[in-house]
Amino acid sequence: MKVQCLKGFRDYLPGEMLQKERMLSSVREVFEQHGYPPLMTPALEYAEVLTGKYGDEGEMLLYRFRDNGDRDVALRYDLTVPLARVLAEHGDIGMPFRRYQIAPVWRAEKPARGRFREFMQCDVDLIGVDSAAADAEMLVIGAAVMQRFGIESYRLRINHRGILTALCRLVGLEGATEADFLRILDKLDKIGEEKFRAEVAKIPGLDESGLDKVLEVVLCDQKDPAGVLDHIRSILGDDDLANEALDRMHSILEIVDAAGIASSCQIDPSIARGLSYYTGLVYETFLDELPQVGSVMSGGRYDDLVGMFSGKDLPAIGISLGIDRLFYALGELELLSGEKQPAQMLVVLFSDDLAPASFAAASRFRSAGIETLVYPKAAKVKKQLQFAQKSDIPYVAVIGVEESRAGTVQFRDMEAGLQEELSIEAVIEKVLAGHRSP
RNA sequence: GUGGGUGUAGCUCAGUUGGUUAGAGCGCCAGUUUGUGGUAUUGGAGGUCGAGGGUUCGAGCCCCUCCUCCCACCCCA
Repeated sequence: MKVQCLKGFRDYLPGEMLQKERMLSSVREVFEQHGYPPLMTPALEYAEVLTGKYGDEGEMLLYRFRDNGDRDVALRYDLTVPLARVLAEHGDIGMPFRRYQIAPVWRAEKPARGRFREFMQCDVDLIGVDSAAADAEMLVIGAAVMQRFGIESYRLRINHRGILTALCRLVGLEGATEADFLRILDKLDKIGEEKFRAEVAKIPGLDESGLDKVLEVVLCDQKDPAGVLDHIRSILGDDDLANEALDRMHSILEIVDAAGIASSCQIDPSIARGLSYYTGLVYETFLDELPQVGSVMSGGRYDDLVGMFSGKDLPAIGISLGIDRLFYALGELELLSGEKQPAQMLVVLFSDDLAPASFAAASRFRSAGIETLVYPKAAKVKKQLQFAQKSDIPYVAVIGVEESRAGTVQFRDMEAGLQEELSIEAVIEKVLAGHRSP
């Protein structure tokens, strides 16, 4: 037997997982602050629920098999299609519907750096409303997450599908080839103008005479968002779709400005997003200090997707956090807690006879809100202190024969190297006063 | 999916044109006379050298196949 984790899958060891869970708790808090409750759905869906939703390529990447009852099933590929299923299956769900979901999804892709076959997705969506307020709310939530993490310099780059479609019309493209053009456009700042022109020229039916105008829109170096909108309107003003998009973005800008996050937002007509199902606003988030990490938070409006099972018209907008990228970035920026383990206090187990005394003390520490570990067997005090030191446990309580008799503990502050004999109440008071506020 | 690399102890790596029982540092465990951590010191455990096959008197080293991980492209989260 080969003892090995499956290719493309991985274990998250406790040291890493503790910090990741801390991060996710912050995310959940922000979502709930904005009034979004969690949703949980099964890992497995009937295969027919998922097939045909992700294009030919997505089809190949589904983990699909027969279950023990010979049902044709598949592991979920994302969280959006299951959401659509939930909305269709539970007819009494009121609109607007909001939820967040943080859960693993599975794709049978070839693994690469930072890319696994099982990975976490973290989505917030607002269903049933098509308004500038709903659009802006997603940006507000995204900004709140960044703020909660302590990330100050980032760019929320926003665009609108209507502008992209208008750009495609400028070069005579419509329909299928639109996606090819936009994919190359999305890479513009990576590949440069020259390569962009070369790549784009390969698309059949491209009208190159419109390219200059496209680049004029996309390479706008205006800083002020309103200025960018005016600039775009001066070029695309004849296109109804573009005008509609510009009006919507104008309204959104007013709201994000009032919400105090306008300085992090930036209109960027080159943001295209990979997936084709977006119908309105789209956005991606980049960290100024770590541009190589790529987009850490992205999403957009997708009005035609969620209603597919119910046949109802269900406009939707969402934002998705790149949990793994964010986790990496927070590590690089030294914004993670850095804890190796959760205990604040180690109670030494002096001897088997004194185990009850140690457990009694530990219970009292825990009731007071101090995360407490009892050493699991009688061992030399030296060894137990070594353990505390290695594990980064800041406080140690020793209860020996004399302390047990007197109802006290030897309280040791590992970092300061100081020790004193105190009552349990006094220890609790000291620890609570001394360490991190929640 | 395509191309290129890689694989020796838990980790980072040595290992001489193929030649006896495969090494180091760090880490781990246990001591240094029994109620107190980081330093020091002594000792110890731990490797069918990624797996399988081949060449050879002899393979960690050469050849083949597979697997793993890494890098680029593709695609994306």
